[in-house]
Amino acid sequence: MQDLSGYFEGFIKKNSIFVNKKVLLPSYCPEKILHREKQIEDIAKILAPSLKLEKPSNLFIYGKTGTGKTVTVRHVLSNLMSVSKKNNIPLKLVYVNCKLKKIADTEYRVVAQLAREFGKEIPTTGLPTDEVYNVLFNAIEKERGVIIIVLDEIDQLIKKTGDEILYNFTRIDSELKNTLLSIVGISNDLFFLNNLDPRVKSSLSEEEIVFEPYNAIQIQDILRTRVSEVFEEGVLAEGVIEKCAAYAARDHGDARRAIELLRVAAEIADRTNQKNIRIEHVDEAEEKIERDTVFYVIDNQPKQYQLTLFALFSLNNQSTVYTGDIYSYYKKLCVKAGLRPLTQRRISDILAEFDMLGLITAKVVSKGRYGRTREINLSIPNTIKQTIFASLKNNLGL
DNA sequence: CGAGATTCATGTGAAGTATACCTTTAGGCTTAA
DNA sequence: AAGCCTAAAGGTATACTTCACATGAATCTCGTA
Repeated sequence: MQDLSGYFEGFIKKNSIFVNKKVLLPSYCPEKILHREKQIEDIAKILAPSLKLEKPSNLFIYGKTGTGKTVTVRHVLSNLMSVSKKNNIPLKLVYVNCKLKKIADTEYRVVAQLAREFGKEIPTTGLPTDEVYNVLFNAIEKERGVIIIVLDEIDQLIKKTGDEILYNFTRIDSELKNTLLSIVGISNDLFFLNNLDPRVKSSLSEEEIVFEPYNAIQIQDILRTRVSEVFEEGVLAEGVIEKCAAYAARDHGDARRAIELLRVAAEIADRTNQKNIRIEHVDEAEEKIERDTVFYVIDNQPKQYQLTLFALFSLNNQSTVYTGDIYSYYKKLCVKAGLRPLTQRRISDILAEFDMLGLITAKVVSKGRYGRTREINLSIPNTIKQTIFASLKNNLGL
């Protein structure tokens, strides 16, 4: 056993470049949200009636990732909440993220999760979905006040499981007697509402708010306000903020990404005992983030999914790959790994899921005489691919 | 030569199966009157 | 007789399989110019 006390002692003495790191964490909810004044005001106006015990309109919010949808909604809601508390208004807020695998990614699970938010115990399986709806309905009805339910990333859920849930919510909404229910849906997909049952559409999206992407200047603003709380003066080198903003604005003005970049860059600098953050650190952070997110996504997949992915990785050297190639290689791997192979039908679905997750780009093409298949390309940079490949290999014991 | 038929490899939908879990209910056992 | 526990019966969600049919352009076929 090595003696680590020296290291730990040093760790205490070492002054980190962070003054208050949590300001850069994704969970942080800033006091003031920049460049979203209009949206804040709109949402506030729409939800304000709840304070007078009038039913607020249902609301739909669109915007790409990192345009501040979630933060803004949270911000407005927490203000709303504190006012309602102060004035003793029976108001309850419920937030569910519909993207979380195994938690809220099917109709049953979302409804169950909501019921749990009301303190009900709902088993993971076994109950009829209708029954869970009843439990939820009764729980809501018993609240006697105003309830606002926020469904984040709802487009993912609908795409996967159909729009029955929304339909059922409108039904619940109209049958409630003692409680006023308002639903706030948050979607990344701007055209999401178009392929929805018109009845659901009209009743659920009484109001709509769009979040435009931030531009580079706005992202810089956002970063600057946070930076002043996180670092001492002079820790940031010239151009770091600009670089973070530029990276983030590159695809679609993703502020979350910009903040994360800055944080990770700072962590890298901090860990190597450097006194300031320079542009190289941002580059390094960019790569690390990419790697970590992909890692995270892959790590959370079931074994069969990982194996499929591994087969895909192995074959990817030959430009584009087709479903058949993957399946036959996958089967070989199953033998090697001692797993019972899934059917091609299932693998086809799994590949479609990877497409949804953004790990691959798959296009169904007809190759005439040579049949019809998915043309699959990995959408992961090569540098990262190597590391993940190795870890998958290790993970699967190959 | 070109229109229409054919073909291939797999997409895709529907229905069925296995598994894990839930509630209900009937029966059996215990207990107390 | 009432109360409590248990185990079987009957039901559900989910992940997966089976079956069957759909796709759609490259290729083939064959009548026609």
